[in-house]
Amino acid sequence: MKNFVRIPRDLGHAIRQARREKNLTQADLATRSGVWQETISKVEAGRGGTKLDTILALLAALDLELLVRTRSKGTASDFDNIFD
Amino acid sequence: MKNFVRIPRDLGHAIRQARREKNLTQADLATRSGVWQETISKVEAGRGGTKLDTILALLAALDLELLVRTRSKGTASDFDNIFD
DNA sequence: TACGTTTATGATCTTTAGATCATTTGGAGG
DNA sequence: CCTCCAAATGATCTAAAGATCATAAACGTA
Repeated sequence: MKNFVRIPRDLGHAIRQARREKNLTQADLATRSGVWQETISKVEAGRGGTKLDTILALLAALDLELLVRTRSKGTASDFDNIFD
Repeated sequence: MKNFVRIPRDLGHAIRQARREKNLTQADLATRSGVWQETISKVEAGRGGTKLDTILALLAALDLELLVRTRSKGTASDFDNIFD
């Protein structure tokens, strides 16, 4: 069962998906994470750059975490389209 | 075989480790990634915030990638101390 | 369609990361 | 100790992110 997303391809997508699954509005997530609704809108839309701190705050509030691993391990298809 | 690190705990550490394993100086990594040596120094030391773009550039140059996944899957011990 | 809620945009201001250069500290060998 | 290279610090400047407020566009639903 796939439970990963590649960054940055689907970062905004993953965040939006996770937020919706928890029935949170951007405003809700904003209060929980300390990140502003307007910023969340941008992040979810993949518009503009973002600070690591910001995405970490969002992911934490959504009970998601970030991992690094070596690119060579595993094939692309192992992790693709998780949050289609 | 463990091949993950948790972010942000070991991000700088992971980058430094990966860089050293490839026998690259910070200056080398700088040219390859387009990120300045001074910035790399900060990132590796975990000093100050960083833009996502910057860490992605570094990770790409080191053949590392970033993944998101739900925090609940798997136990901490599965991924701890990979880049001790 | 009209209302209420959610999301997107737009403007301004503040803060901070990153570029850039110069300097310094720290190690490893000679 | 003295070089040489690598890494860290420090100052200044520019660009970009995020805070903040206000408003507009979208979307669902009664």
